[in-house]
Amino acid sequence: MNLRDLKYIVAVADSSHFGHAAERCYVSQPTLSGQIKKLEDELGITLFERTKRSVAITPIGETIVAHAREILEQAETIKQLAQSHQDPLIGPLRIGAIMTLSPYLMPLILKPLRDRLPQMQLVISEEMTETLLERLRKHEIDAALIATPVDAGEFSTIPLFDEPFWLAHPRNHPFQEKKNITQKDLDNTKLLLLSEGHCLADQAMEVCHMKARAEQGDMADLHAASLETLLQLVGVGFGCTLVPDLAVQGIRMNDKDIVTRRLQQKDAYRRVSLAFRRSFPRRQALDAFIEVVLDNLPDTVIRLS
Amino acid sequence: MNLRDLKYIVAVADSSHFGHAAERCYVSQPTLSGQIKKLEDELGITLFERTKRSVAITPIGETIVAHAREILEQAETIKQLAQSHQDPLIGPLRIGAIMTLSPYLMPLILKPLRDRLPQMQLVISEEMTETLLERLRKHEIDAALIATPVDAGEFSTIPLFDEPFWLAHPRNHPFQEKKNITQKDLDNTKLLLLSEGHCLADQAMEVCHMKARAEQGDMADLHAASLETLLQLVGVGFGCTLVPDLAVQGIRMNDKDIVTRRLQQKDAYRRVSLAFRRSFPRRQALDAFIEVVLDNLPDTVIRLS
DNA sequence: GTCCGATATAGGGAAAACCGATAATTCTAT
DNA sequence: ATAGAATTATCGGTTTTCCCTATATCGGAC
Repeated sequence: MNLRDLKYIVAVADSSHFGHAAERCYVSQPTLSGQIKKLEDELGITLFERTKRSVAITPIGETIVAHAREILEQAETIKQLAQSHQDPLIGPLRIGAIMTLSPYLMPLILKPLRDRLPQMQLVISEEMTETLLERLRKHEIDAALIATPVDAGEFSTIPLFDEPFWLAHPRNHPFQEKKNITQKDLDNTKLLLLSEGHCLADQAMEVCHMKARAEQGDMADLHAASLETLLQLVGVGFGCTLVPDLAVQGIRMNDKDIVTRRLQQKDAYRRVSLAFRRSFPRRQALDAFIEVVLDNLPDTVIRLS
Repeated sequence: MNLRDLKYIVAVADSSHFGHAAERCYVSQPTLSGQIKKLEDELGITLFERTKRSVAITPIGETIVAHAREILEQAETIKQLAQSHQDPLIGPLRIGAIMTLSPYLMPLILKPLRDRLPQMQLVISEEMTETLLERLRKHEIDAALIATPVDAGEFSTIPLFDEPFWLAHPRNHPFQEKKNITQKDLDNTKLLLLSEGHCLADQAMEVCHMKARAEQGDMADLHAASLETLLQLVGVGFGCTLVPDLAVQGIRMNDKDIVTRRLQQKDAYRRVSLAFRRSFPRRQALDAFIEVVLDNLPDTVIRLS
């Protein structure tokens, strides 16, 4: 038996296909077939039931593959331990961020990060909160920048900053005449929202004391898939919306048709936090990342640590 | 990294001596030294601090060796699992049987099976032929006891025995007066049948040269869902039906209102076979099962192997 | 029947792991 | 001080394992 063999059987168990499994392991199909056959002979049992057409795992194979997965995870842990012992900052740090934050935050920190922590290799992905947490769970990313509170009890979360909301409305909107936008104004306004699953929609509804989405009637089909789309809609006069601070920094100067106004309410903000697996071994890398983020935020947000 | 390497570092950690560790691993000392050095290079860290006089494990080495021990333990578990599974008779054998056979066959074989093959764990399910074949295809069962011929070309089938049909009629039925029931009598009789999908219905129709079910008209709503129900109907005088031999063994003595009579025709039987995936790896378990079945059938059926 | 998709087999070549011999270092005994 | 013992590292050659390409084989679809 051999760690490589275990990798092979896990790959086959995952894909139910020798060819694809071989590809995933970067070896030829005969090699993988041979090694698995050898392992089966060595163990004296059949792990996979193959026909020329399909592959199915046997009950005992299922059990053994489960153990193999654990072994491989442990082996991975050893490598990570070793790596983080050399220099915890080295090696790719895979950060996911919600889509209403990532495009506006990343430009602020990427360059400082490269200057301050050249040895750190950042891998960025953009997803919705639920997807991020799922990928965190599957070890596909190491940390996630999300808006809290969310139900992420299985993870550690560090609050980073509070990001105020701004109101964005078309230049010809009735709000144009108002000097101050009050809570009451907001409560009586229907906002353009992002589509289902985007936490920004929930946050906006909360700030505006809006009823649940289902009751919104004819606005429903205007749910946009991205903040950029949403702002396009505002720009052409479809309505107004709430925009988080970092995103505002980008548009305020660029778009003549959109007016952005700071909200007065105390609670009109969202809290951005970093979530990660409690067992994640490279805390130092995260801490260094956090420090760079905090050092490069504009003063319009409220730093929390 | 490699399971062997992990064995090596655990051995060194245990003995603090490369020579002794090598001995314990049945390799030469240079080999072990070399492999450990290679692993250290690969991980980029020092696991052992060696002087020419002594060996001491580093803190990170201690941590990693702890993980290595766990990995080796898991690997050992895999081997043990495989070992204890070597006996192909061990482990659940999932057999499906048609509903007109299972309740009458299983009581005959379960006790002998437990006596002769105590290590085998039988999981029984009852379904109609089509469902059984489907489950076989999906690896949900390992073998199916069905009446052949059926279109089961993708599976192997072993004929087990021919099970004669008996005629069951109410005590007050015209047949009561007849000494012999001829083919002609049968051809002119409308039988009570099982509902759609039960192979027994098809077999009975074949024996009696009956027309296709759709043409039977008013009998249609008397299609029963189980053989027991069917016999209840016979018992209260609704008509007569064909009953396979093993089922007859149960009712003949018990029910005063039902008369069962052996049919004279040569071809009045159904062939019971065992079907299984060609690739099923535990043929020995199946063979042992078949042997017990054949050894415990009554002499009223005709064994085929 | 022929083609297509999938796994198994065969043969040869490259990489690794292994061994024995020996060097190098350090401690100990004289 | 020096020889000897103990221990790990290094070197060259051999064996084993692993891998790849090409091909066979099998089952299903058309």
